Amino acid sequence: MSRIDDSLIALRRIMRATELYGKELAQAAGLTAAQFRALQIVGEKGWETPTAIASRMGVSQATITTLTDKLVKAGLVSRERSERDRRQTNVTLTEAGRAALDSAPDALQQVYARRFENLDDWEQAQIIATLERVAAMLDAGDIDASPVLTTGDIKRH
Amino acid sequence: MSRIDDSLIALRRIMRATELYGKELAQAAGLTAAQFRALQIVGEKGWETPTAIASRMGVSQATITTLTDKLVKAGLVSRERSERDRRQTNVTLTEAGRAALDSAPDALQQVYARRFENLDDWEQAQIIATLERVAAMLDAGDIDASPVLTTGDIKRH
DNA sequence: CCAAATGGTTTGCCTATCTAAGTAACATGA
DNA sequence: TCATGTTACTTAGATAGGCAAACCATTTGG
Repeated sequence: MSRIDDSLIALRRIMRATELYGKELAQAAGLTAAQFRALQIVGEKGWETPTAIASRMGVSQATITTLTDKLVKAGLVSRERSERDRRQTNVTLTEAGRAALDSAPDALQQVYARRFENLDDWEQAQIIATLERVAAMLDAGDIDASPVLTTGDIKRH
Repeated sequence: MSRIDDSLIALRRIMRATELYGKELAQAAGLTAAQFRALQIVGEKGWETPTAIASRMGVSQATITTLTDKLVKAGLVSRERSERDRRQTNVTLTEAGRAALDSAPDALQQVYARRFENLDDWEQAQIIATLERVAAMLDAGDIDASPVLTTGDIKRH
């Protein structure tokens, strides 16, 4: 077994872990991973346009339309016509949406965060450097990634 | 921005890169990521039971049934009744399936492999150690991960 | 003022996935 | 040996995510 294999296995484990977390989240929160991701993006500023969400998530506008439909039906966001440019729609976080974001379970990330915080300073730095290096090797440099693990936001205590 | 954020961003970039790769693959190879993953599992031994595939992929049997339907229709695998235990079905790789596996594009992994191989020995070891450590921190220890990045197999030259 | 360009939604269609309910074959204990 | 239970899979019926193409509405640049 080559070292490349070893590294790919580790990568695959990392992805499986977040995949499984996504499923858990969907069950626990009543929101699917994709819905939650969109909700989070909206939550950053409190509102966002469909185009921007689509671009952030790397999917088409049409997909965001249906996704937004679900979130609207769930009462987590609302659609509002932009004043400036009336072609634009602002997907706006509601009170319930904010509450959902705040209360969403994020067990996996908490576990990770807890463990990460227990590391020595230099270890943290080294892990970050390595992860960034791997990301670069995967040629993922051109991507706008927010500090989000698949779907869950970071909780600070 | 905390260090945890930094590490999560890097992780997210890694996952985005493989996600996008999966989409590319689907287009280029005419196979979806899930189909390709199943095909690869079958390809390891040349055949596999639906239950085993389901377990490896972490999905239900029913999902494998429909997935296998697609692969059968595409002529990449065939279903064969087991002699030993006639409840069992062996999903068997066809010639065309083997060819599809061999010729599947895996640009991303090639890029990664090439870059990885150019690293010094100690750097490779260090990256593997770090990735494994992160995987462990994500509590992904119990997972059967093959040396596969989402869907693509490693090509050796 | 009108022809693009832009921003979204609608329509129609895939794929992936699940649960629940079947069917067929094996296994076992009286 | 046969009724009962278990195992392996498939079928049926949902839901979700996703896309492309057609379609509106609005803005913008001549």
